[in-house]
Amino acid sequence: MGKSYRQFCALARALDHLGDRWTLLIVRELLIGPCRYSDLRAALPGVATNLLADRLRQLETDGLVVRRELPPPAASIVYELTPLGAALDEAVYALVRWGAIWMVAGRDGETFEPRWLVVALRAFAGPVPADTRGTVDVLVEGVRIRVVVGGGAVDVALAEVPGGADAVVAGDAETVLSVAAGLLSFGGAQRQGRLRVTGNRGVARAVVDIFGLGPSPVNRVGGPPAVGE
Amino acid sequence: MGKSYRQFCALARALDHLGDRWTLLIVRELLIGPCRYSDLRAALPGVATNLLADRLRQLETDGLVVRRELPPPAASIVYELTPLGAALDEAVYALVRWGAIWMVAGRDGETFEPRWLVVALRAFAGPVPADTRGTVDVLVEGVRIRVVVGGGAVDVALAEVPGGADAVVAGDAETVLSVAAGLLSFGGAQRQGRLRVTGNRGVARAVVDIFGLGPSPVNRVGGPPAVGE
DNA sequence: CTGCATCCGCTTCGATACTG
DNA sequence: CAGTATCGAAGCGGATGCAG
Repeated sequence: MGKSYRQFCALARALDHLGDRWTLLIVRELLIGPCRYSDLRAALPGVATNLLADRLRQLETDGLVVRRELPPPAASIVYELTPLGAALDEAVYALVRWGAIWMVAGRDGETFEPRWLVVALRAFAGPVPADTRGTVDVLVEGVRIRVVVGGGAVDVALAEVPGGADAVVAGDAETVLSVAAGLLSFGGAQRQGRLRVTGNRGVARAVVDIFGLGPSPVNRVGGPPAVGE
Repeated sequence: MGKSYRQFCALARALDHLGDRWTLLIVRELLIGPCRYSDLRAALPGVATNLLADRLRQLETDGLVVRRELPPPAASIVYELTPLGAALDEAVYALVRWGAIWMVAGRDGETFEPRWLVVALRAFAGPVPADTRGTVDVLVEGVRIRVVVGGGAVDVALAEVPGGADAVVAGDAETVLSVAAGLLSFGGAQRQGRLRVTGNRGVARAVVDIFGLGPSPVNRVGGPPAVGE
């Protein structure tokens, strides 16, 4: 695998475990939820299968990931994060907030999985007022992401089944991302017809207001340099 | 350079710019302060000089770094971060907090630069009480790091000249790191003779208390997996 | 079908040497 | 001081094979 930087530095040590190609993207997938080998292959187009196997082995010996065999009827293997691996959440979210600067370029020819918005929404969630409560489903390309707010915390995850949400917000990925990052207002997105809201609009507004608040790099720095600059 | 992941995902986009070997370590050096080419080579043992040149070129065209020629007497070139590059601070600090878990292993055969503690101290700085004020110099292996606290903010930087600090804390890198990360108490470190404090001890205590507070991964998860586990 | 291992052409990395 | 040039070794991406 990748060579160690051999530096007594926490950043270098972190990169000794995460710096290899594909590793952090595997962690991203597992932050969304446990995955089978083939789930990972599908979500990571372009990864060589031996490389994926290598990375998973490395992550396992490093203690970031565990292999778990599902009970008999399924008879499959899932990979999931250990507490050590899950502790990467804040680092991933910080990278997502910075990387969002580069999302203005559009997605010509790139692959996209709506599930990735789970990570993006978590990344842009700000402090939660103690009295805000509610469940909002975000619907993008048929994938349902459930945002549950309550007790001063927010939980974002894939929703297995519809129903039970106070409101549903539907739109395309760019719009959802822009609103989450605070680059586009919730009201403005609705007025432009880019978001459709059904159910309890008060709850929807309150939950959406949790996002796009903090001084994330997207708001501080603006866009990437123009071409030719 | 590294191939793009071709994913419409902020993490993948970030890694498209930062994922190449050495890139984030170059950013780390520049977060400490502007560097000349030879400074970078010295701080990054093992980097091939053509690779360093490649990375700097890439960082420049990506808008994270600018080349600046120093005025005549010096007649040299320094690299420094643009606002876009400097916006990586939070991502780097988050990675440092996670990577600190792996710092228990000791530094056998690894290189170490005391200046790196500038980044570590920033990474572990917690919220600053509005009424805390003071300047503390941290002395490690002859390198002086100045921690200035006031107005609810903390600034950590290399100190060019001695003097002007309310207190001076001297010790080795492991001890300073442990105290900053909240794994070792300030008082305990002094009692064990691992830290020596001179000057105003009240200010020293107040400033040190800013560190090691937040629920960083080191405190939540503990150490890395034992060997053979 | 899932979960890998093997082989191969190509790119990238690391080390050294050399130049304005 | 600030890079460029070169070359062997390692890593990557893609295709294929194969056992459970």
